[in-house]
Amino acid sequence: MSLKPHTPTLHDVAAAASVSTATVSRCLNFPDQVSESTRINVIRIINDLGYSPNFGAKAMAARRTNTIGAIIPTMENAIFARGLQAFQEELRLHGFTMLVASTSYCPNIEEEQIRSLVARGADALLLIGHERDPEIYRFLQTQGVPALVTWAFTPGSVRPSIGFNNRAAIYEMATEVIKLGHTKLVLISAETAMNDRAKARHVGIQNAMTDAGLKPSSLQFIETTYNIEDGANAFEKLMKSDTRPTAVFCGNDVLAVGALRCAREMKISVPDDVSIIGFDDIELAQVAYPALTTVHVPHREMGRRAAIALVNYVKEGTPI
Amino acid sequence: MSLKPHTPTLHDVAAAASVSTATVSRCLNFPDQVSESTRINVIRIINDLGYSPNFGAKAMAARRTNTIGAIIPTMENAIFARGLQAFQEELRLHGFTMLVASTSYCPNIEEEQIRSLVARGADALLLIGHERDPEIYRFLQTQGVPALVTWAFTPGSVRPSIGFNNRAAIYEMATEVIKLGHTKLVLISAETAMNDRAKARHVGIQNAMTDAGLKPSSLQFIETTYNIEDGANAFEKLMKSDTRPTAVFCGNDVLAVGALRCAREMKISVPDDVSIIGFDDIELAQVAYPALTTVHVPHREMGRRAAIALVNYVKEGTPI
DNA sequence: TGATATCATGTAAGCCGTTACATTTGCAAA
DNA sequence: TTTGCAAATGTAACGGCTTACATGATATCA
Repeated sequence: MSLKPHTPTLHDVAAAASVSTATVSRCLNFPDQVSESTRINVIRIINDLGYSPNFGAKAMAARRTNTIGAIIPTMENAIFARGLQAFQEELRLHGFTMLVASTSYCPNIEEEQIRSLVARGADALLLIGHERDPEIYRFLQTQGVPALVTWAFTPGSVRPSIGFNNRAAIYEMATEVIKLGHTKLVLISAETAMNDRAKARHVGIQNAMTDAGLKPSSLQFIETTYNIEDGANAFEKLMKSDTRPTAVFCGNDVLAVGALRCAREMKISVPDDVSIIGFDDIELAQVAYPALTTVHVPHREMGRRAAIALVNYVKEGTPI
Repeated sequence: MSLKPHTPTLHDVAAAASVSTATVSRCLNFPDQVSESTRINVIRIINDLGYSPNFGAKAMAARRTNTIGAIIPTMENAIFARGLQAFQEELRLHGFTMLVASTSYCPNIEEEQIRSLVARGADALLLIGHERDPEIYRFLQTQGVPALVTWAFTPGSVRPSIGFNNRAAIYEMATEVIKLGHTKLVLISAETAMNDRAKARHVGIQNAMTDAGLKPSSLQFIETTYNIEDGANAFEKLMKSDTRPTAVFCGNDVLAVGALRCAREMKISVPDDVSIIGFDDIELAQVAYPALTTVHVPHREMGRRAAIALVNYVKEGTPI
């Protein structure tokens, strides 16, 4: 119930400038269809009055909002914050604005957020990962809202996606690690239930093991949530068990840094006693001590590319 | 130019349910004003048709968007990401959505973003820090868009703000440090030109020095941008000079971690040879080695509180 | 039973831009 | 001068929803 002072409308501007609303609208949207003198006059009045077009009316009349929604698990993980930052910067360059919602990794909240952003008129959506109820894709289809899947790239997927082959990246890393002679491997992972990226990383390591002649079933696997503490706890338990691994893969750098800290506390030498491998290459990894081995993921680039693809699609209909 | 399939409107629902559009609207917005039987029937049809209200129309008719804008320097700094995450979660609880824009610490971009979010119908705005062109506050006033200043709290300021007394916090820390016998102090800071938080921290240290009988002018002061590398570079230069300080305050943890890393590389012992003090208490600080002394800032709490204040204001007109 | 209050629903006037189409103006060519 | 065309401007319909107000239906009470 905010008592807004009367905000000037197109009408007010038109009246003050003694022209029609159409002319004012054209000054704003197609300046070269208007004679210079009127344009200058109208612009002056717009500034004097402090006019700013009404979003709702504009959205309704133009049937576009120039708004793109992004739905991510959480901004508190640097991988998303970083990608989103790049995404937003690129959108801005094209006159678009970003709506953000986060899900805390919960599929139900994600569904709610998708509906909410669509209802709010998002012209398109950025989503993380492929895996979600098919019903949702059908809903987006019905609503005519294009969605781009990012962070994950599964060759052969039907849906447009801009991402990163999690499986291949970790496969390579795991192959290296195995070459160094490690055989007792562990993966401390995020929950894989609705997380195709986490799943892909799991599979990637198993593939590397198979190809190197190790039994993939010998890969110890721990699922946990995504905090530093979780990484530390999981690591501690592993190191206290009697089947100490020699190489600990972590689903992301946050977990890895936790493991690293725990190793330091337990006076376990890294990498002499055990190797710890992260994933993402976020800032944390750069300042960790001892230095953390990690798999680099081009998050900024993904964000930027996703923005470009979506903008082109919304503006020109260019297929993603 | 997306070819949207025809999306059902309120009208379609009303027709299918053989009621008026008003009734359908009421089912959605004031369910208890409608008899149970009609409500159930209408809801069923809404689901069948996959109806979702048109945002523009709704915004225009209701003169509200239930959208709140947040304009921050960058999402890549955990202090903002963390606060925003909490902000957004709280907004969601109240049925609001967050629009985000970032400025890369540039006042011009900030102004542009403020205008953009206002034009997009943000019901209210979250801003970081007090300091900006008065013209902007006037613009917001004209547009009737309330703005809440956060991250900074200057006692006695006229503007509504939810924040944190940067000066007082660092004053306390500096006093402790001086008590330990340090006299050669340095501050590696962000640029203070348009950043009242950074300024407040500078002043806070100077105050502590004065009160402890040190000459505040003896505080060495370095301004830089906000990256790990910048912290490392500044620190290196300091340590190579012939007036080595014994205590290095850093404007935030990112700079501090950079300094810490540089110290490790230069084999300078922390805290034996030099003390390094951060600010913010972000994750980086927790995993740094050696452990980083830092000033805790309750970013999540600020985000949450800001959300509550803005929602109350927009909904009820409760002054912030 | 009639008067009155209460609840459910309908009617229709906005909200404020955009844009197709109509009209006017200015100017060059005939 | 007249004609014709392009450029500049105006007119008004339209988009989908909310909500004040009007109406109709039911229940309540004397």
